[in-house]
Amino acid sequence: MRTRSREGERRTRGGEWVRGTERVWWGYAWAMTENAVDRPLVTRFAPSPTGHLHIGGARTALFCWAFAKSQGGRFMLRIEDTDAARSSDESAKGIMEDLAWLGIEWDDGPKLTLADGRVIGANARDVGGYFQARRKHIYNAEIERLVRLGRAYPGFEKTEDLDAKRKAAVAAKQTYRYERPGDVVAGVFNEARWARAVAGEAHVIRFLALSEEIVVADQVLGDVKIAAGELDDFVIRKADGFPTYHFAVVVDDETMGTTHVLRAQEHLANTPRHVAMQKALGYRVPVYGHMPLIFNMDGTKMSKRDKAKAARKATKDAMVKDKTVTPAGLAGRIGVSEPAITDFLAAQSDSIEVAEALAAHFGVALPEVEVWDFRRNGYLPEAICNFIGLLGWNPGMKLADGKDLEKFDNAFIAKHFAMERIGRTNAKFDRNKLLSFNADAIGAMTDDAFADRWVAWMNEHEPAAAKSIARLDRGRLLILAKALRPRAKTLRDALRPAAFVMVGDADYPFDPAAVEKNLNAADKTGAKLLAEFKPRLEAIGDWTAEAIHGAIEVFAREKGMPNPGGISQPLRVAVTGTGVSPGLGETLAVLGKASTLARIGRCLETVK
RNA sequence: GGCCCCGUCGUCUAGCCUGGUCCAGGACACGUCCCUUUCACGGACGCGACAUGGGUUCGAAUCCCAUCGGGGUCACCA
Repeated sequence: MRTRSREGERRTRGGEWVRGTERVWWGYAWAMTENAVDRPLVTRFAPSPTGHLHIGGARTALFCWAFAKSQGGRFMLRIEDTDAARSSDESAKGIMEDLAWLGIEWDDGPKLTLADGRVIGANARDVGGYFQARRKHIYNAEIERLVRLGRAYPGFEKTEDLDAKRKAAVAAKQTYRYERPGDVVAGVFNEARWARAVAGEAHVIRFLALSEEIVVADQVLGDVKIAAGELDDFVIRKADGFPTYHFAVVVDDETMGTTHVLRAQEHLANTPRHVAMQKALGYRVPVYGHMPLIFNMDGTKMSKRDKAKAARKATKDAMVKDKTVTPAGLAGRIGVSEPAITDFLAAQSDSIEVAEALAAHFGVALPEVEVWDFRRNGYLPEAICNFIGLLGWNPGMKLADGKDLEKFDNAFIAKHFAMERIGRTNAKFDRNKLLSFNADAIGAMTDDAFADRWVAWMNEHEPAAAKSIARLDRGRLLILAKALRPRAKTLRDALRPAAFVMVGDADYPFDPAAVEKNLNAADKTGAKLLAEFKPRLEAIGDWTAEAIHGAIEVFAREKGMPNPGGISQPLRVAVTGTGVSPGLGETLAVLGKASTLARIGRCLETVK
């Protein structure tokens, strides 16, 4: 990462700095910084409620939150629901819940009541609402002011006409720019157009962009200059009466007191528009910082469509491997109509429902792209925050042994976050590393904590498993937790190695291969040893993992085995049905003496 | 294509501003070995990068320029 000099500091001190041999006047940028610091620091995260919280959005929120906290400022959540067709209240609520789950709590924003009754946003400032759709009157007042200032005007062109012009320009390899009507003059209130608009004629409102150079003093990238004439007259109020994103953002940031805007680089190109409007409206310009983007490992954007792609690939692979697999056959089995599957496979639809049904059927995991996906799949919020906290930011600190400090919690980020240390290069989302962080977080827990969180997770996402685990008393649950913890990278991972406790003593199947190898091979050596060992288990009075383990070792030594595998593998197959399970001491201890003996008995009967 | 941003191991990155301590450090992944009753965990070691070309300098990953490469954005979506 290339570290910037402390531009802000230099500017506030001298108003100029020396770059190479060139002296640059920073009067304008200096004023921006001044504006930002003479009022309470406020950052904001402003998602549009059109789905779940994207993992990239989570990082933006985390950084905005951390920056505010590091500076003793306030973190605000604003819901940008000006797209009436795509926005929903459920989505807004889901996003808030995801943020809360991650531990990113807003000082200002809508109220959210948590399960324990605590309310996030209880002390929010009164700024006239945090949902943009309910702030229409505020935007309209500012629109009219801008129109009367001669810095905005109604446009009456038809969308189709403009689209045609745009297409023609693209076809001719020319840059399309909206052409300002001849009767519109900068700085002059166009009464005729306004009258038509007020009279009810269909129209949009366009911002009247001056031909001037715009400088965005970006705290991450340095200053970004856009030459005069690059901005055209863009739409600030749609025909449906709602402001566009650009206008709403600018008005809200001013009226809500936003001092620092930290957002992803995809917004960089928008910023000159925002700055131009802020100047026209006489607003204070917030400090900007644009963060690098996050991509998949293959360089594509992380999006919901990744799930559809994965499910599509799994299905097509299956169809190639097995010609009897067809959409029609699938339809009956997965509860999705045949046309829906056909459309999905032809990439005519990216339906999440179809993708999930197919993935479940073929037993493939869909890539997580939203916070909810990670949550459902057993990732821990602290691991996620730690991991995304390292995507484009780094504390730049060393541990005592000289290694980089990269394991930290939100409190650490909130204390040490600094814009100067935000990187400029795009990052790829390495799921392996996230998984490793998650495994480490699980490894760092106590067995008690793991047991509680695992059970809580099952209650929420795997109720059937939760029900069968609930049969264990606390003591056995803790033994299980101890056995599971080192082999689970996620909470969901712990399900498989715990399968042996979730079935009844007479209900689990025996894996034929494992039975053959460990019990039947060499004239049933394994089965005979097992039968011989059974009384040793019966004789154990204090049924603990240690006592069981000891009995196995003693028996193996007596039999002159090179290692205990000769008896432990037959035993393992007997009580779990497979050759794979957690340590045998724990496995048997969790089952209990009665179950263990019953299972061995059933096994011996089965292989006889 | 126009405009804008970026370029250190496969990946996340430290180092860059303030040139020498860097034949570039850490983590994940990968490989080998050790531990081991299975699966895991753990331990040791290893593999592996300054995009390229010029320039400045006694000295460049660090400063300058060019080239090449990657990305973003060009909506009545946000």
